[in-house]
Amino acid sequence: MPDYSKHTDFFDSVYQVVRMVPYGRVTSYGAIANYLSTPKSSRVVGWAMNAAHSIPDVPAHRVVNRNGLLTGKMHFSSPNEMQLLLEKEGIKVINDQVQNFKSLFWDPTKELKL
DNA sequence: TGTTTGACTGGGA
DNA sequence: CTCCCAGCCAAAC
Repeated sequence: MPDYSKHTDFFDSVYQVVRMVPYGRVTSYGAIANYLSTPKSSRVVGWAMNAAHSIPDVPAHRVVNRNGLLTGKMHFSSPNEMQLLLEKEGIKVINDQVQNFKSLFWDPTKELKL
């Protein structure tokens, strides 16, 4: 296991934002990165989500890329699980693409407006 | 210790 | 509109 003694804050911040995503809504890595004042570090958010497997309270299935594409579905227990969870929340997913993504999109910097 | 990769994004062609 | 390229930072090799 890596040493998280210094970077737990960033990861934890990502988890907090993801946890704030309302039911039936989705957000993007960039939105989370932007909320953390690090819009250029959107990739690191992806890594944070990779580590989110240890955090059961983090709905990683609500995090997609800016295109609304389920890019991270392959990292779940089952590739179908991410889409399944989204559909269970009333989100339609066709060909790994979130339908009506623009309306379902939840931007923490705009909606939360801390 | 140096290089490569990745659940991304924005801008340019 | 789609496709390609560079930047970014942490983890893995």
